Amino acid sequence: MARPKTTPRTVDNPSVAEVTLQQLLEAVADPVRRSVIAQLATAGHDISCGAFDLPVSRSTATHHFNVLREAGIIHQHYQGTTKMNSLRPDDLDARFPGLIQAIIDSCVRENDQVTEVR
Amino acid sequence: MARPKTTPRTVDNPSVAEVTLQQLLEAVADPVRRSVIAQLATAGHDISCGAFDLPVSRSTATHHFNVLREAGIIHQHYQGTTKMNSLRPDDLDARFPGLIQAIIDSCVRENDQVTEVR
DNA sequence: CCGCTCCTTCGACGCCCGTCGTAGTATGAC
DNA sequence: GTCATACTACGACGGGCGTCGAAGGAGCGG
Repeated sequence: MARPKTTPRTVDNPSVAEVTLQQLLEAVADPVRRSVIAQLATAGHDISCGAFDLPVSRSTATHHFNVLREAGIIHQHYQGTTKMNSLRPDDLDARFPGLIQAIIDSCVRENDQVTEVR
Repeated sequence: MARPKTTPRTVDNPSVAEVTLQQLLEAVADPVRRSVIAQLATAGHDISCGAFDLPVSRSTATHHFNVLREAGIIHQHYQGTTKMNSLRPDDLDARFPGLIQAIIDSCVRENDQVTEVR
C-alpha cells in the first residue's frame, strides 16, 4: 500500500552482534570469497562489485558479496548505480579476537602465491 | 599385491607443508569438528575417539577426525585399539600466523556458550 | 523518453559433503 | 581359540551450496 514501485538502493550491513562464528567461517571457506578479501586488503581502498577479478559470473559474484556482507566481513554502500565494497573495520574483533585479522592476512598471502606463480 | 592381510594400526599425520588454507578453513567450517577442537582445548589432555561428546554416529565421527588430521589441526596415534587425539602443537602457525590459535579460542568460546545455555 | 550500465532476483541444475548402517579388521582379555 | 571392544571402510542417500543464464529494477546521461 502506497509502497513506491521503486525501492531506493540501500544496503543493510548487519550489526556485529548478529554474526555467528559459523557464518564467518563458512564465508571464508570459499576460495572466490577469499579472493575478494585478498583484493580488498591489497588495494587498500574501496572496490566496486564489477571491478573485482573473479572467475565467476556476475550473478554468482553478487551471491558471494551477500555472504561476505552478512558475515560482517565487508561493508557495502551504493554510489549511484555502483555498489562499493570495503573491508569492514574490525569491530568483529570484539567477538572473535584476532580471528578476522589472521584470516585476512592468510588470504592476502594465498593470493600473492597465486599471482606470483603466473 | 603381497600386501599383508593385517596392517598394523598406524596413523600418518601430514606435515605442515602439505596443508592448504582451503583445507584448514573447510575443516573448521563444520560445527561438529569445531566441537572436537573445543573439547580438546578445554580438556588439556589427549582424548580417545570414543570419549568425545558428539551428536553423530561413530562412522561419521571417524570421518571428521580424518578431516581434522589431514588439515593439520589434530594429531592422532594409536594406543592399543584406542586412538588418541590431541591438538597439534602449533607448527601450523608458521604457515598461517595467528590463525590456528584464534580459531581454537573462538571454538572454545562457542562451546562454552552452548553449555552455559543448558 | 530512451538507452546504457550495474547490479539483483529468480529458477534450475549438478555436485559435493555430511550422514548413516553394515560389515570388517586390529588389539586385548579370558 | 573365543569373545569383546574400538575404530575403520564402504556404499548409499539426501540436502545444501555454488554455478549459470535470463529477465528485471535503479540510476545516469542524452
